[in-house]
Amino acid sequence: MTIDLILRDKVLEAVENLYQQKMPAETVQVQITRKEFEGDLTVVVFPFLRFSKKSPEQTAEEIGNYLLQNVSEVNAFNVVKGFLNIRISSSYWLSVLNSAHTNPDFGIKKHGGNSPVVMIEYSSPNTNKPLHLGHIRNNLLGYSLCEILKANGNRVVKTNIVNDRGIHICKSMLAWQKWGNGETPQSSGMKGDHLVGKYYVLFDREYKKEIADLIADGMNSDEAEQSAPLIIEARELLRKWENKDPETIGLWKTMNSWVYEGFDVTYKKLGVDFDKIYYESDTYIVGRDEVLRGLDEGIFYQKDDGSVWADLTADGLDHKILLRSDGTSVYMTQDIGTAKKRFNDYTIDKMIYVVGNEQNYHFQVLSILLDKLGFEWGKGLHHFSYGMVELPNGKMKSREGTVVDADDLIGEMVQVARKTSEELGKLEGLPEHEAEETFRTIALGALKYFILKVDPKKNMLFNPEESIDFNGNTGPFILYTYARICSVLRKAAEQGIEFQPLDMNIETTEKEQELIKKIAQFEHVVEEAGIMYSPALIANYVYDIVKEFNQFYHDFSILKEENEQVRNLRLVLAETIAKIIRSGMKLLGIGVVDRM
RNA sequence: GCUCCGGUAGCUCAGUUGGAUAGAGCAACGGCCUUCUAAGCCGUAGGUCAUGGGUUCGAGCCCCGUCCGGAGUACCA
Repeated sequence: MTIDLILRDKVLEAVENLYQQKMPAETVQVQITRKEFEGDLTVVVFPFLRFSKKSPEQTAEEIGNYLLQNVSEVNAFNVVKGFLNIRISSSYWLSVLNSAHTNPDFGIKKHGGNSPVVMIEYSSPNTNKPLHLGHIRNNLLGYSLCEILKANGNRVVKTNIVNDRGIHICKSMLAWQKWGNGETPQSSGMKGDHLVGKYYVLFDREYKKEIADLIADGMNSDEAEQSAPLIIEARELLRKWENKDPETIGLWKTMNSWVYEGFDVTYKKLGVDFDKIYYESDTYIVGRDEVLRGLDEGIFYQKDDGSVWADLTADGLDHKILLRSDGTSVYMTQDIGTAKKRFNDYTIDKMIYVVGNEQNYHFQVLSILLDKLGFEWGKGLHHFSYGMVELPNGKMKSREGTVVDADDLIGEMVQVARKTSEELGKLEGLPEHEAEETFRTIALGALKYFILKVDPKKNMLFNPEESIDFNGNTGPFILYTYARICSVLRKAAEQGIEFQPLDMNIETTEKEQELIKKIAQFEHVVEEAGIMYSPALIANYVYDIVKEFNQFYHDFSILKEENEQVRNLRLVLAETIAKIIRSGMKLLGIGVVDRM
């Protein structure tokens, strides 16, 4: 039991004994004392006044005395207005440090055979274009969320649903047929997903020209969009696909395989992976059958034109289409099918969808529809909704080419990492492939931290003009601190300094206790991140503790400390911080380097 | 129109279930490399927490109104 919980219980006990009143446990707030006040932990006594019927100062004084007498870890206390500041014995802090240092899995809960199974869907790309910065945010959040949930004792199934069918892919296919001259990734030297994306953009450009021509001939814009020859041809191609026309299916498979090869490269660079991949071309039929069953059972209704709808007005929403009048599936149909397949394939306790907040409404509807169809897990699904990445001039649009390409961005980051490192000249003498690996880790660390430190639910801005920073509150700063700790530990080993068991009676300075208090928070932060679904919590915590350590590192020498016990304490501190950085970064999907 | 989300320093972002004098980084300015890695450290400056009310011992956080920005509201995905 940690000290804040002990204090909470003892405060409850104190109020009971002193004022003969029982308070609910949540009335007690134990928080870390602000730096400018004397003490380690603070109890806010305002909420107790209605029980004590005394002034804040007097109440705090009485409870403080009770704690001093009844809790061995409490050394002293002082009262400022309604705040009871408590000084905890330094031997308690040392014991915290000691257990953090000796426990190899500090802060990480192990999962076992009966741990809950959480399935997390993330990434979910379309196969008509390469990944961009928006997808990067999705992938990084999804991957990190998996790591965080694992660290909280869950079994995690990482899944991906590939949107491999639909009009969008037909657009790329059509453009390639018309203007591709048989171009392939091999013949062009282009990465497969980029090649297919090129034709998607080309389609859009030609399509827009046709629309403009039609409008010039006097057609209104809606009509022009519907009747441009290219879109009619694309629809025809989709019909051919649905009818399993061999040539169309063949081209579809070929172009998709190019895209998958491309995605694999990008996923690998990002360091994300999946346990199970679903394809909409497999699941949309399952969904259609479910919708038809719902129609049979009177859950949905059919219009005269044959389209199938759900009436959600009773749930405060509107009517939602589930099957088009020609019987083909829409997005929602596919998601119903995918969900059903997943719950058939796995025993799932919780399903999480990592999807942008533009689809909040979609998931609200999906949840209700699954529930109506009789799936008990429908209501419990969780939409991990994250904000968009915006550019200075607004949203990214693939069709118009105003995107920050994932591969380009990663490449640029590696360039900057290499250039910076070479200027500083710190990796001289390291074999080239090892240096390259280090540059890559630093670059990805910068990118990942940049994305993950932001509250997931908020929109964030990326300015391509100013490349992602490597100084300050950044991934490289954290990695740099880690590398320096590693360096100290290496030198300690070279000098034959060995770790000894912590002397529990040693005096600790304020600064050392500050660090230990922060170390003690790690478990709590991991737990909180799991509850709030927030990698940002981890990121900001790690930054905070690293900054604190850096100041410490600057003010106190470790290896040159003469007193052996003190030196040992500081080495233990350094090693424990290194462990937290390693664990924290792992939860964010960021690798560490031992020199940079 | 309706629904949902956001607005904190010049810029990008933190800010624990409401707690003490709202914090970082970047950019600016001034210091610190003969000392465990200067991708670092210290200092200066920078705020009407969009805005007006309300709730209470206490509001950046909760409630209502207003303004600004974004998203959704498709037989697109």
